[in-house]
Amino acid sequence: MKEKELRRSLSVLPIGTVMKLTDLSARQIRYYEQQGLVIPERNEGNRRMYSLNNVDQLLEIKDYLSEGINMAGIRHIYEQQKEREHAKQEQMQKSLTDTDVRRILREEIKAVGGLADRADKLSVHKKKL
DNA sequence: CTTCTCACA
DNA sequence: TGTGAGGA
Repeated sequence: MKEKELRRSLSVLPIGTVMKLTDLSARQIRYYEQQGLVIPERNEGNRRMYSLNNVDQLLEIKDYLSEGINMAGIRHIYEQQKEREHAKQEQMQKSLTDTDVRRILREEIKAVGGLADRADKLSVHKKKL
């Protein structure tokens, strides 16, 4: 299920195709790039090459604009999304830490079980893990 | 022919 | 945001 995302990330569309797909002018597409939104890759000839994900981003921006949101507003939405992703990454690290703690506890109980075996005590710990 | 950057009667 | 110039 990851090959699909990889393909959507491939930058193979020239600005002309993106214009038709998004119904946006080249001026607008380039302007949004200057504003830090939807930055395409550049080919060997300095030509902008967009991915399907880029097109989706452009379409999303287009929607926000149609809903009466200006560039500044869209920038705020962008910043908020970055903060959310940053927060998620921190939670991921905490989750990994918890996993490590569980692994360590499991090994401890396993070791204890090898020496003395109070079935009741072990079962209680196993439930928590 | 398509796209790029820059600038504005 | 549109448009035209001048180059690639």
